[in-house]
Amino acid sequence: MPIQVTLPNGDKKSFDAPVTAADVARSIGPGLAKSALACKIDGEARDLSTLIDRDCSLAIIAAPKPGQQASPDALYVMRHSAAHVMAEAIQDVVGKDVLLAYGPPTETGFFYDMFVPEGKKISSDQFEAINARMAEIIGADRPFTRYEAASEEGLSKLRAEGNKYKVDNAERALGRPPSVYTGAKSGSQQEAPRAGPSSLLSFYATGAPGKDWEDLCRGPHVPSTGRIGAARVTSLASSYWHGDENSDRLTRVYGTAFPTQAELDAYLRQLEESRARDHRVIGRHLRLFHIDEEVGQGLILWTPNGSIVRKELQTFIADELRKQGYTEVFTPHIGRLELYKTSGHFPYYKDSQFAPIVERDDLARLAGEGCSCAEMMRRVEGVSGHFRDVMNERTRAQTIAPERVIPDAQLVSGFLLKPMNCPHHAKIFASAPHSYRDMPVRLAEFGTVYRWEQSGELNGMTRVRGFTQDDAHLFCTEDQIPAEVQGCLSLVRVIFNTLGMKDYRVRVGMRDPSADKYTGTKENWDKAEAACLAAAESLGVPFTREPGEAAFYGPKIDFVVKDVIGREWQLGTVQVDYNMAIRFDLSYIGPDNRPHRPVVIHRAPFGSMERFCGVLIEHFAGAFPAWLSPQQARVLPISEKTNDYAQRVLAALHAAGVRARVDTGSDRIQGKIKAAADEKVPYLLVVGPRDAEQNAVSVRVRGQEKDLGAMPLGLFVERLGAEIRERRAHLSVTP
RNA sequence: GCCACCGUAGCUCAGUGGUAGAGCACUCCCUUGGUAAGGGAGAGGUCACGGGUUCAAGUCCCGUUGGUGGCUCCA
Repeated sequence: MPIQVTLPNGDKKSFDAPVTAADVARSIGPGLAKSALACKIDGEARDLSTLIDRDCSLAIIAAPKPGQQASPDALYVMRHSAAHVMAEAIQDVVGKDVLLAYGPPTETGFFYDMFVPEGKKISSDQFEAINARMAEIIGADRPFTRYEAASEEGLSKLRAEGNKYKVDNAERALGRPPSVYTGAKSGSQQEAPRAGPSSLLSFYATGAPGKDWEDLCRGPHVPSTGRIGAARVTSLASSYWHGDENSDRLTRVYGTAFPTQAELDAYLRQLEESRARDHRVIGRHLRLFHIDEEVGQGLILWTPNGSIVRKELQTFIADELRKQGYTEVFTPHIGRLELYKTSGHFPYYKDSQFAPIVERDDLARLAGEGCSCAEMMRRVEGVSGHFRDVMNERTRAQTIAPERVIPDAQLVSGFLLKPMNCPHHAKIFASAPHSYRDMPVRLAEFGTVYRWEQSGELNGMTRVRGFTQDDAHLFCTEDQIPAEVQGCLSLVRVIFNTLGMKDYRVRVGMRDPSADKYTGTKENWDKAEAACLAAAESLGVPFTREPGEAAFYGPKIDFVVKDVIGREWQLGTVQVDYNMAIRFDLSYIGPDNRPHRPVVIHRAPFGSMERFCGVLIEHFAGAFPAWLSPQQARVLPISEKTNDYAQRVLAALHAAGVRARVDTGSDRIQGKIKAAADEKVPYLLVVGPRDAEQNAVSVRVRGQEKDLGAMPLGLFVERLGAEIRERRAHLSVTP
């Protein structure tokens, strides 16, 4: 009976007898046979040597042609194989008693978790030896040989090797309850095996089974080690068995692999480049911001230079907002706890907020009553029966769980550092009556919010505990949603274009059709999602639909920007919210003279000033366009003889509003140029007797390694002024 | 939060139990110069903080604090 194999292009091939995937590849063409690494049978990744004995669809996973990028599947298989090679190399270099646990490919490479016996250690000093050994194994071009063992046979083999991690992996693969893994936090949290149980265990030898190095592994792998291309161990970290902190601590060794040495080198160069651009390093060097342990973790002190960058960005946005009919508001950093109970932020986000602030008198009274800490929290977090009735009535649902209600006499009030700006803005909206003629109401604020990030999550300016959102809330009628979402997106486009971030994409978070956790009616959701999709489409940039990624109160649009070295950053969002107006009982008077619910759009194109500035620092590597530069020009007198003229040049720059300084130090001109270049000053104006005589400046532009010649001072000031006013992304003033 | 590593001058870092160092930056002096570091001198430290071991601690041990990396993507 013939076997029919369907190829990705729809072609069908028939075979009279079972064939391997490699055979099929050979029948398609010798080139494909040669470049084949693995295959997908009915969508499942398998070895090339897999025997095909039934009808199926087959895709060959091939190495990239020279000059082409490898497919994700090809990289995945190659890196999985490289993980084996690295593990073998480590066992050779460090010792055979290093126990292997878990070694999957990742997005940028692979890792292998291993247990290192007492007294031994894997250190970065050994990387060179490990890399050399890996190169040897790859050079030897040994075949990856799969063999299978019946469950008992395989398990006893693993037990004999004394590797409990592999025994555990095997038991999971077989769908059995684990016998050796005892670290789980609780029995009920035990993960079920993700694949259906199988009755066989598979092993891969790098060479001949029983003779060469081997590992329990589900595969697939490339045909032989020589097909890996270039691989390298990159870093060390620690991890837990199954990511469970109560379980054994393992050493995680990271590595990466690419089809060619050139691609590996390019990747390593990019890592190098990323390190050089690190906003924490550049931020210190250029004195843009400071984090002080005495002030607190994750709290940014904006130093004068960084404050200029931030202030320029804020002015830029504020200018655009004015054009779009926004009005600016200011609100405090703190609000009553009840406010956030109404908005639902508390206790929903309780764990990521700073603890409530309870007044001293209340604390004293509770302490006097002998209140325990837990009891105090219960009273702070509880709500009154009246509150429950009002909220449940407004939302027409059991929004407030009965167990949250406590007797009024026990309620303890307090304040919360604000985790979001929307409740304050909702209250501003509610503070005056609104006619449909006034809608939409657009309230904007650079609002500072505070969130409790775990200490391990903090990172420079990009993950912080206090940050300022370029926030706004648009209170609009339902009909206005499409136009308002459009307006938000065009604002984002102006911002990205001005900053030269041309490469960005959009994710539209939609509701998961099968889930029922969302508020609002189906009709409203359909309209809002359609508006978001239409708006995303109109941007003319790539966008994806992300079902299940919507907020519970409405769909959202996220922006992902690619910086100059190709890294992606998730920045601002636009979110449509049906929920907030209900919870705060907001309304406007419609043409029918009756109250109607507004819809709220939350939007923050930068996300937060802290994070955005951090990203910008890395994007520009500290070399900001002139309009953002803390210092836009520096005057460099050739010698003290021209100090007076230099001061006149400086005065002219200051008079035109240019941020400039003069370097009257005792260095020679070479030294002054070097110093200014280190500080990434956009324009250097060298002035000597020749220039003074002609009322000119000799211009040197950042990034260009030569003197561009002299130009009249007045002309320079005029052109630089225009460049700054127009917020040009590139330095454009030349003689 | 948990684990590993780390914390020495403003910055980058050396210093394996015996008198705290270098380069850059800073101040002063010499040099008065034409496009990516001229020369010299000086100042600058409770070696993160607290405890311990030792005749002796930046160095070894314990604790605290802060930073960095990491905390599964079916073996």
